[in-house]
Amino acid sequence: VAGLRERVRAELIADIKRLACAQIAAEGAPSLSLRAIARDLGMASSAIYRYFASRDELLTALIIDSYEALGAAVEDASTKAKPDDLLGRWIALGQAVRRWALANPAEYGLIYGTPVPGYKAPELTIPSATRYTEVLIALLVDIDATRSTRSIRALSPAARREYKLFRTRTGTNVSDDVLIDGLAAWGMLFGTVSFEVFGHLRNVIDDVDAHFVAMLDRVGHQLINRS
Amino acid sequence: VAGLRERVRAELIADIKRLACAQIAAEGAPSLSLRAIARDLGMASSAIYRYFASRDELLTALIIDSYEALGAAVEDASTKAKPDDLLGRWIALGQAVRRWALANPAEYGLIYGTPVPGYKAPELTIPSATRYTEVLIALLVDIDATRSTRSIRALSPAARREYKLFRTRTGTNVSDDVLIDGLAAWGMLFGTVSFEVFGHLRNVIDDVDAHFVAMLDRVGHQLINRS
DNA sequence: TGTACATCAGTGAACGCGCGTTCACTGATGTAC
DNA sequence: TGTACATCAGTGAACGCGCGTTCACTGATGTAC
Repeated sequence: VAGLRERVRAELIADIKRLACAQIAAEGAPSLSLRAIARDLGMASSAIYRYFASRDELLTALIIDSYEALGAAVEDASTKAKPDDLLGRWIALGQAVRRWALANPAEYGLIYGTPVPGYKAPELTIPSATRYTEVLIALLVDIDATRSTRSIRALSPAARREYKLFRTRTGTNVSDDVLIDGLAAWGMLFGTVSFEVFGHLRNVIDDVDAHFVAMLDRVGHQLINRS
Repeated sequence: VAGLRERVRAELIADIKRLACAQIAAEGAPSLSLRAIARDLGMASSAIYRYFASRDELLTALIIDSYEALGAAVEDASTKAKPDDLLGRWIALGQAVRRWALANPAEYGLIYGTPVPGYKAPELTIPSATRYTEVLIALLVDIDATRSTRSIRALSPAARREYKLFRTRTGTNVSDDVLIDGLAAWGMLFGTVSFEVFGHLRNVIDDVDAHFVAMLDRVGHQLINRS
């Protein structure tokens, strides 16, 4: 059968990644060890180098996979909501981020926790990293189109310049008002998820499910019907 | 002079902590090495054990110091604002957190980044960890007292139960409305600061100063004048 | 004030361990004629 | 279809390194009489 060797190879790469993730979950990314993976696989430590040229290359692959998985989860949730149900889209996005993070805490920590020291993410991780943000930006564009009222409060010239730069960078035309609320909502979302994943809600909130959805609902209303 | 030995000892402890922080900033908390600290101090690696019984004990000391320093910075900023200027107090709190984090990224990562693997924070870190939260809670209490209108949106029974539990835990009487907005603002604050410290605002926001204060202002108004 | 003793800081060697990476190699699997 | 050769997966030994922690020790600093 043609490609048999390649299929076996792809499977072993997947095995290595899976074991690496398990190790990161148990011991943390910085102590990820190629030798330990080889040991788990029952092969010589040098054999890993047939699949990844170095430890950093494995880390990069894991980071890209994590961004892609989060992106896919968010896209998936977003397409399931009705396009004109803006609140529903926002809540779906938030829930997708949280669910993915809780299901994959090691991967979440890898991309949103303390950067792995001595490791510099290469440029090629950027497209994967921005994948889920496109869903958020698309939502902000639609929100912007339906918002009737505008904020009275004046922004500083520096802030206005910044949001203008953001528009040119993303090629969108979202108003300052929606942008600032959207960025705040973005921070709220990942801040709360990080709190939960990293254990800062212990002894603060027990039933995070209920609190999280209540907060998403509240912030979502502010985001959509801002006066 | 009585206590000379003790003063020298205290200074060396401070030196060890300072070098440890520098090392964490450079290489990350997980690769904090007692031997490297001893090397920097020009002493035998075993000498460190006169001051800290183990690596974990040093980490615990650093974590407590970090929480205390953040707490002190927040308290300091908060007392400088006029007590009845609620928005000013909120902005001062947010700015204090961000400034401290940017000035001490290693310490910030130590307490709000990925938990150090294999390290379990002992109970005695809790009082220090909650120090800055008391400032936030005091602010929420004062905001609650001045808010006239209440939200129309109904909360789920589970969420209401959760906020009730929070009130008994903290011994305060903040309404569900203010609590939910306050927790959202809390997440927004640390989410945004983490984004900045961990490098996720690169190529997104250039002038974070301007954006951050604009966002604090916006969220502060929502927090205080919620209709 | 001077001596005897206890306390403490710091030394250096050693323990057992794990790590990333390289290299020459052995066989098995595929490919070209 | 069968043979010759190239490709590839995996081995095992070795390199040089750093780590946390223990232990018996040497001197210097303080304390008690």
